[in-house]
Amino acid sequence: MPFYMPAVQQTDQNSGDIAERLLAHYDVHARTLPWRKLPGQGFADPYHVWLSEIMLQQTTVAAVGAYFRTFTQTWPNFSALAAADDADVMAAWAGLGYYARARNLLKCARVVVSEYQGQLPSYEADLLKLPGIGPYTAAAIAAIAFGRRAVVVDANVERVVSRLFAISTPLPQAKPDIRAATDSITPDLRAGDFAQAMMDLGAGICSVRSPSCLICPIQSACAAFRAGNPEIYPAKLPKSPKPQRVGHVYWIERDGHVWLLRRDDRGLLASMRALPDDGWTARIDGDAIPPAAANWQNLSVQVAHIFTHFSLTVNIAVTSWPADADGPGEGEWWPLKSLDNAGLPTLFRKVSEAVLNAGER
DNA sequence: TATTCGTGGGG
DNA sequence: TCCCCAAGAAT
Repeated sequence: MPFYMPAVQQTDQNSGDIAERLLAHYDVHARTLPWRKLPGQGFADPYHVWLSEIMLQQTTVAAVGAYFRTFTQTWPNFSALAAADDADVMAAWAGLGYYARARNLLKCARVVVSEYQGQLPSYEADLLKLPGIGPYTAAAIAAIAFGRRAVVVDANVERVVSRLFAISTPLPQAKPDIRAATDSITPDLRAGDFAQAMMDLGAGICSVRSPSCLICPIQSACAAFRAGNPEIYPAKLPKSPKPQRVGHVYWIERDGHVWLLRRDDRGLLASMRALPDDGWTARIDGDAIPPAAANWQNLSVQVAHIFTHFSLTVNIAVTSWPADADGPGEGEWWPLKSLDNAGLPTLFRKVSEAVLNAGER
């Protein structure tokens, strides 16, 4: 028997012990985060909790930090954000991904101002009705910002709980069981701290690849640790292969400006400023038809970009546009000197860097 | 219920 | 290099 195994196996840990041990660990080891109040310091600003929860959806803490600071400095509360220009908010979100979140962020702020006097509702059921707030986020806000008991289940909790109870059903089928198990260990008091403690545990100790069970505060309650196979949880169904697409992006330059347009408000990179393209999507390649008749020059460099559900290789075609002539269709001439402020999604930022570094235009 | 939404870091 | 994944929601 390994030296770290207790001489007497603890059995039949009750659910209260798990929360108690986890909260005690959290009181000492809670991560310091810009949107978080440390245990004992009261509840964080609901605006901060909401904003961070939206930004953190499928996004790492490291990636969110700078965006959270920019947003709170530029728009410090719901009223300020609700009054913002859409274009400014979309540009500020550029690079963070999942851009529907930014549009729903604005929608939600405006509803909070118009329907709730600028104060976020505190009940999970009311939060759930707001744009961009789903089951996880509603529970997280109710618990973290308002101290209500709510069952908070994110990917960290799914991993921790599936290991604790050795739930071997693959996701997403296991979600109901995991939620019920999480409910069974969620305390009536400090549900917000409990949720954040679970997420800290999942982000640090109970990690995906090699969990650090030796320092885990709830090791003795963990069925997967007892069985010696925590890394097999949570089970997941195999993923479908990622298609490889090709397409074009077009660079139209006129007197120190480049032609930008606003993408459609639904679908990929919705509502974002962008360079013209030839119609590529996750499902189809581009048709290689330029947005206007011109003397196009193909650059020798390509740009590769990986989205969640497909990989894309783009060819780049450039042309110079006659001085003082209108641009093709609907769009705007954007000064090259301030292209960093255009709020281009990463793909188009990569393309523009490739063009400006190529020197072939 | 299954798909469609970005991006960057880690192993 | 490639595959994994992340404080999920909308449709």
